[in-house]
Amino acid sequence: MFELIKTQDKARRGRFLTARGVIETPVFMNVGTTGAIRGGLSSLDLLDVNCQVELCNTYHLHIRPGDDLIRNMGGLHKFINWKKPILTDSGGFQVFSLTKLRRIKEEGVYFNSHIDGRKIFMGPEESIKIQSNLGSDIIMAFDECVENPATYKYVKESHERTVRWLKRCAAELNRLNNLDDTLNKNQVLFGINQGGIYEDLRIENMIQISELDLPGYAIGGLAVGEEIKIMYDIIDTVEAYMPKDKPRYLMGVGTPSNLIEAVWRGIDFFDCVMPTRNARHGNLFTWKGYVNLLNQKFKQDETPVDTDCKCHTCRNFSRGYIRHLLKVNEMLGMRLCVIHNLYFYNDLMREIREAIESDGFAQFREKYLEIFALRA
RNA sequence: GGGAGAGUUCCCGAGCGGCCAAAGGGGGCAGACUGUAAAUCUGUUGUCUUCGACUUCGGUGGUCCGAAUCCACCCUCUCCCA
Repeated sequence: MFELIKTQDKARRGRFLTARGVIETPVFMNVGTTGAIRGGLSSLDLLDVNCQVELCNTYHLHIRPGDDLIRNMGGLHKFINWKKPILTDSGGFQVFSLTKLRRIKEEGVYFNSHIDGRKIFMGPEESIKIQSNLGSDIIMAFDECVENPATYKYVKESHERTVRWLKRCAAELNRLNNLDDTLNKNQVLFGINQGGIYEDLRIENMIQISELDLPGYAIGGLAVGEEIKIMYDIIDTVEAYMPKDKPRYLMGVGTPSNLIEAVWRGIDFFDCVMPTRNARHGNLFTWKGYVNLLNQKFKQDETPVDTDCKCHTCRNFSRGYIRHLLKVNEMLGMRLCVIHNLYFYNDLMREIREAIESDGFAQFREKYLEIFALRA
């Protein structure tokens, strides 16, 4: 299922095999929460930006259009016309972000839909059932992504509950995969490590969930407001207890620098809204640093966003033109920016993979941590 | 020609004697954004030697301790009647 091709210190170059093809790791999964990349990209555009895996969200698709509908229409891959792997997030992040709209109980979480306020219950079984209906390739455990700061007592109770939920998730997936009419019997479940910023809880949790011998493990609940150094320390701590022969997924992270640092610490999978959201806001990542295209200084700039980039946007359009599109609120502006940022992120991961393969990742890390701190 | 109304800071638009450099939008400028309640949010936006001073509310001249606010005339615009 997962094979390590090459390592350099803790950094790993691997391959994750799915029924829909191989995922070359380290990988950045492109976030398409509701079945599309915000900013007007389709699955065809995702091919152009070299996306390997698309991430979609259980909670959002359950509310609209409904997982039953998607199942009736042949599953999520067919629905969005994406033949490569899909990872679905469980709704655990919404437990974190919809603070005023949810109540957490042992059986699960009661939400009020952020669309129409209607009451929704989602527990481990519901989340897995929805993800089964969607037919994604990798499914995530239903967890509580604890906010920061949170007390030790709260985080301890929460992570213990999340472990119990994980066992229920695994049991439910097992049950569904043994039913005749299950859409995709090749679905694999990733467990999620929690424990806030408390290292002993993180370790305790990791030990407990690794006993379930799942096909992959994620670290959740990071990059939620804590200092970046704390995030790196927690990755270091948890990584030591993660199975070596399973992929490791750092959920919701991060900046280009975060990706490099996390790969350096042994992480294989990532996802983040940053490249898409920032792109919509005119903030682009380049091989020379960060650019805010809305800045006045780009008004008459005839150069591409990044002269070293081969993306559709950089091959065809100037900074000045894209800035104009953003200023007049043309959808095309956002679209071109999102295309660039996703291409850049996927390209960054490709470079990281190549660097590890050639034992050059240490130098790569040193060089680009410095560059990515700059404004181009 | 007669009658009615209006002119406010880059734009729209509130204000109708002191608490007004003037609400609120828009636009401009800058910042934030990390498993997407985010095409969103925050700050800033007259000048200067910036805990203070100066200039500004169509123009000019008045009234008043004090005027964007009241009065007179003028200019411009809109609407109605000829």
